[in-house]
Amino acid sequence: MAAGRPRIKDVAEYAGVSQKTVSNVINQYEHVSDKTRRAVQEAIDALGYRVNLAGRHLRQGRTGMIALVVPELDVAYFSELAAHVVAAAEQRSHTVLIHQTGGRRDRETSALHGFDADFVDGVIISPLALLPDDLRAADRGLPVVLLGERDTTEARDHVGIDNVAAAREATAHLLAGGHRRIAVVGGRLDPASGTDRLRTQGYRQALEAAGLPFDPDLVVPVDAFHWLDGARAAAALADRGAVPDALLCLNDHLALGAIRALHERGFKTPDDVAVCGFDDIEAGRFSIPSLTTVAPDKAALARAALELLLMRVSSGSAVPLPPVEERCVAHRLVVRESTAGC
Amino acid sequence: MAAGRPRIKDVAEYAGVSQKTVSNVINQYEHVSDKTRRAVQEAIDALGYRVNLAGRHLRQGRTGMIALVVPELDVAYFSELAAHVVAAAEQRSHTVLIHQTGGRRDRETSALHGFDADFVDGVIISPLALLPDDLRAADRGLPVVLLGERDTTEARDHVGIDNVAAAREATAHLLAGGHRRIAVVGGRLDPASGTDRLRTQGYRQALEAAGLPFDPDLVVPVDAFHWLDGARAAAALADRGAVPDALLCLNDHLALGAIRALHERGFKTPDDVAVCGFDDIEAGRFSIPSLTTVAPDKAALARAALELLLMRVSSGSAVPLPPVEERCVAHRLVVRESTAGC
DNA sequence: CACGCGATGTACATCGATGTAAATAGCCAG
DNA sequence: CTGGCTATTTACATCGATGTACATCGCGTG
Repeated sequence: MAAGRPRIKDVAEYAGVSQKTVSNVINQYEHVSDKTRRAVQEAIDALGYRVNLAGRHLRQGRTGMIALVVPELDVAYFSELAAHVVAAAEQRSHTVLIHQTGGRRDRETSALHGFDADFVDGVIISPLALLPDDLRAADRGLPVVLLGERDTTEARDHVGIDNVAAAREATAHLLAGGHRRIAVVGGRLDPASGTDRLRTQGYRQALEAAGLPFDPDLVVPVDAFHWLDGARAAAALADRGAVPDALLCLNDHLALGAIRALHERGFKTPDDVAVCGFDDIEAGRFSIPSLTTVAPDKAALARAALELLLMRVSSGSAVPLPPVEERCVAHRLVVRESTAGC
Repeated sequence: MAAGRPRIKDVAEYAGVSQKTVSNVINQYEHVSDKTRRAVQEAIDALGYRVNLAGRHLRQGRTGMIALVVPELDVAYFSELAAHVVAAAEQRSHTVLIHQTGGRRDRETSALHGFDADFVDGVIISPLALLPDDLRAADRGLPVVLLGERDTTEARDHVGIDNVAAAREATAHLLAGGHRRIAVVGGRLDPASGTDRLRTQGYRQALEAAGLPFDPDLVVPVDAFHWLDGARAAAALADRGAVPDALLCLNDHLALGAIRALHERGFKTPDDVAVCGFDDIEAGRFSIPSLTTVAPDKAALARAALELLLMRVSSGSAVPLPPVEERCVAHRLVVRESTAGC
């Protein structure tokens, strides 16, 4: 009795009412007399009672927690995004469980089906390796919202930017600067769906619109989207001979790594090679040279994803289920030194 | 029956044993005959049973989750550290709840007492604003390990590097390069305990050892440890007139921001001003110039913190409690271009 | 052959909060 | 003063897993 946290039963005894009445007060049930409500509230304060989440969770099946599943937190774009999601969730009194998968498919699926799936009411995921089937299998009820990447084959709630348009604009900007041989670092030609492919498409569209030929040799794939990969890609291009006069890097890490590698080889940015990135991470605002980049509205992405998810969570297994939604948030091209004066 | 997830009861019926026996199999209780074990296992597989964590949590009071409380995920040091903690926790089959506090005291205390405290078995926290009393109040049983900052007035499990020595070495390196007027960006003279103060101490010790005077004007406080703050501090120094010939910045963001601001004012790093940072974030390896910095062994920090925490979690409220531990992990000075050729 | 002991297995209560159904109180019309 | 409402409150079952206490089984021993 003296030991341990007070339970609802203790509060009920202290206030001289039933457990259910205490529960009603806690849950803002409306038909409770003012007198009772006050008495219960006093008991709660006196005993320092707080609800036990395990009990509530067991009873109602909801936890008030959502999972955010991203490839890597050391990728600034994701940690910045995570910060926004956490902030948005807090406003709606939800707690965020952050997961990193390293882009590995098994980790991504296990976030949807595995251990943690039991603990959360829903999942916001930025999949890298997930296959359409993995999502379908997760259909057993866990609400899922895709953030960034979109699985083209199946209808799913999805939030992202218009990647094709964004890449087109960025490429157009480089073209407007007089650049003609523009490489796409991180680009992909193969038919897998994904951000990288959409951006590569936008790049091609821009070339086409300018009446320029598309050279597959200028599409440089990377293993991952880190500084090192950008540095390697740029090094490979430089060592290959004919260095492009501009790089469209599919994220800022690649761009900054590339600039560094070019610098080491004596190529100046933007004089010799202009460079444009994606994501607008903070590092690019202070790098030398500062980085031109496509800035997605990260706060809006986070808000939209959370809104969609909570909508689905609260609609439970209602019939009919709310229709699948596709939200496209704004982006803008931020021009800085790395493409300046072209 | 057909609907919903199978419960332990369903498995028991399917296998023709009692619920407890199923529970025993799940929990690897040793005195279960092979035959029974097999039968139960088959039932589990057949029904696709998975334990319900809410039930288990309610019954045993443990969740298998720990909280990692950091000021900001957009600070690369913390997101890199978080990545390590998550990885280490996964190995020990624990899940990490990441919290950012923005360095606000109310958020930090609420991580220790608030809503989430109910959900986790323990907390690893990098406090910025927490007061000794806040920790004492948290003594109601939630295991807490301090990471980085140390509350000097109270004994607590703590993991960190030797900040004084690290700053001393970094300063000595700058002195060895011939620099004499070295500013400390992010330094503090006031008596608050904390990493910044310890590092300022190390800086003074190095000056003293070199027989140089200490000039309080060279200690430049900052509001936060972001790029922008570093840029502002450097700008202030530059505009003030007598620019120092070296900066010891107390983290890499400050350092990179400072380099940028100096660059904008025409000062070259390292030729005009050498710059050294702390943390060894990835951005500093690829910046131009690349950044000399003090590299803490982040993986070791994460492992040690987790180990201490889980030790305390599993010892529960055993008497006697395990003694408070202080773990100091290795760091090393990584010399790069920003202090090169001095 | 009864006894005792360890190995197995079972029934039931329990963790804490809340949904359900039903009891009670309060109030008005007739 | 009673039937008929509604507003309030209550007792009890329930969510799913596991600890407790006890029953049973098998087998070696005296």
